[in-house]
Amino acid sequence: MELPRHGRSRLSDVAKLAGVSLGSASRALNNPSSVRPPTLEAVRKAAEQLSYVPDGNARSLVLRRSNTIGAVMPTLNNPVYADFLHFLQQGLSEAGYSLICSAHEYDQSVETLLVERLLQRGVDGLVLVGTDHDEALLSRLGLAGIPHLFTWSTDERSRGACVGFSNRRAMQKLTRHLIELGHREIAVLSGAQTHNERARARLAGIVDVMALHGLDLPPENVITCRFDIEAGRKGLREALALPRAPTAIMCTTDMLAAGALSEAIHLGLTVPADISITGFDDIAYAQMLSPPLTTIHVSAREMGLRSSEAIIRAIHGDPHEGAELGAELVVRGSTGPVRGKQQS
Amino acid sequence: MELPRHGRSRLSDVAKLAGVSLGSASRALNNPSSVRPPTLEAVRKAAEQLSYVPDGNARSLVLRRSNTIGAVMPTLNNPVYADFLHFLQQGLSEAGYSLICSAHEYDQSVETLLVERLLQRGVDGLVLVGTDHDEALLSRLGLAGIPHLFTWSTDERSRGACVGFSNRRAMQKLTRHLIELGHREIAVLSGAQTHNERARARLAGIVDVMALHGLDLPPENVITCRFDIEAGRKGLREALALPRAPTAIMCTTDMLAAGALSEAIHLGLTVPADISITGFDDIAYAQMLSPPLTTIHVSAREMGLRSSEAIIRAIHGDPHEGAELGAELVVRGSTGPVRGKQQS
DNA sequence: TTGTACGCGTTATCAC
DNA sequence: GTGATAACGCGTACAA
Repeated sequence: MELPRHGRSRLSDVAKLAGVSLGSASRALNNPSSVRPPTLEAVRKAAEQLSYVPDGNARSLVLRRSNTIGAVMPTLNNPVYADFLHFLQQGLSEAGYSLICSAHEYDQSVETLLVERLLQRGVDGLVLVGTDHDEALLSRLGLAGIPHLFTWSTDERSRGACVGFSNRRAMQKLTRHLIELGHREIAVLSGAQTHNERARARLAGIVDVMALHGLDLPPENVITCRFDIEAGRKGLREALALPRAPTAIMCTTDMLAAGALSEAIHLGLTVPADISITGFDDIAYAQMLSPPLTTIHVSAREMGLRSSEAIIRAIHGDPHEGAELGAELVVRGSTGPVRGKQQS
Repeated sequence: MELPRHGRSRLSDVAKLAGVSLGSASRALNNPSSVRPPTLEAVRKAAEQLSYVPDGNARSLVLRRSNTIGAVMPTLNNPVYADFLHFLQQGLSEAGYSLICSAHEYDQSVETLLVERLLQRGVDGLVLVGTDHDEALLSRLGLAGIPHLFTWSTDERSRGACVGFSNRRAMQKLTRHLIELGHREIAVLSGAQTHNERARARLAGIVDVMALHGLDLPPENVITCRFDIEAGRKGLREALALPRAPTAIMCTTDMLAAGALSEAIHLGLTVPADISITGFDDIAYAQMLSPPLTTIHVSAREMGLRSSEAIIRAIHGDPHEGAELGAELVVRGSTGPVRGKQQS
């Protein structure tokens, strides 16, 4: 009696112990109704006894399907992406899929490499953030016919299904709110625009509305920051040093806004009396800052769940054009009328 | 000339195009120095031309190694776990590993099921949170000889390597701080204790120090909450309704503390003059609340990176007993002396 | 150095 | 219903 060499027992061991053939054992486990009750019973008992666990790799090899989805995010620890990921995983897990996740930290060449790696692993589908990706990568995905989904954005969409929202229109709403409060001098703390259509779309939304009111946004008023709280602090100091002092600071992310807000307070300013500050995302902590942050609410939870459905349908060959989600203005305490001006 | 059926080209296609055998092609790609330069060149060109991507499943099958690590977290969106996950992924990715992550939402039976699924997938190693797990699961892991790592806690450790810290000692420090400020009536907002040795250890740390000062913690002063901000709000209201009004609220998590703090402010209390509030974790937003939160600082980043190293070493058969990390008291504005009492 | 042949663990296709 | 057997795509002894 030869023992299995790697501790793990194989289907053939189960079959042998149950006194049936390999084929019957396989069928008993995968399609119980296609086998006689006594056979089923014997196989189940043997499997239990050997604590048999099917080998997913072998199965994937022959089935051409791994029940695995890959996700490539900018980062995993930004609260909005963490939320998204959590619910994406929940949705996928319920459907029997596992999620392989990775982060490119806003480096497109890293993203391409990570996707490459996921393709090797044989993921059944791919979830990406944004619509701006390496061109070669996109055509590879198309050629290989591997189902994929773009999320967080419907801006600058060129092809493929998206589950996201219009960052541009969302930012327009927020800008309109500031304009109505009388703000004319606006500075923007933005993430880098390269390879990031969300950053571009958000900025474009601001420019749109300002232009509509005959205002322009001088280039020096757009301050490029890294995506963390500290960068927000630094950005605010830069904004205050601008030749024409801004009455409002628009941050393209709540994390940046959190940093900017705390730095403003730290410098002795009163928000919003001295200066208004806005965010984007409405992370859970936005409402707990003081003053609570005026921002754009995005439902990362819904996006995650919808994305899990969408990618699964795509895998099943179900044509699915994605979904356009909402992103609404949430007015809180960090914005107010310009000092000495009336609300228009 | 038969075309590959699934769009994807196989190694045999590469070999054919390069005019060499399967073996040579394989060697050229995996062990370039074991093949003559012209052969190498030909194979590389052919692979490039066919945009050949090795099939990870087939490779894993024969190599008995998937270059994949599984992680099962409580949730992916709690900021501390999100941070941990991010840096765990970074560390693993650098070493060529992919990370499959999932969340059990504090349900141990779900955790067991998720681990089961990961084992089927053939992960090379497993990263778990905490030391309290299903007994059957642990013995399975031991029997199967699959490398695994416990994180976030060295409390109640029974076996296996940990990368974590003593939740109990950390909470002792925090409690000592409150006692020194004169607090005697303390209420605790805690997560459920079942299947969670971190929650137990944190509570034990409080009880330890109180006992040392001849104080006891009545059962009704321990309020069990879910792990989210809203639960913190609700918990604070319960705490205020206690027969003996607490002068300090200790929350076992920053998220709970954030909720409790905001509710206290909302109810018109002044923190810390009317009541002191503490957290645990020191998430990025803890210092931005008002008042900023007194808490225990835990470096999720370091824990993530160290964990990636530890699990990889474990896979390589390198004996590695894990690491005990620090967790230090950070005193900020949310704690102060009891009204009318001197600091002892 | 190179080619051949076998094995990895599973599912699917056939005859029986 | 069941049992042999051929795939799935790759790595690697072994022989040449």
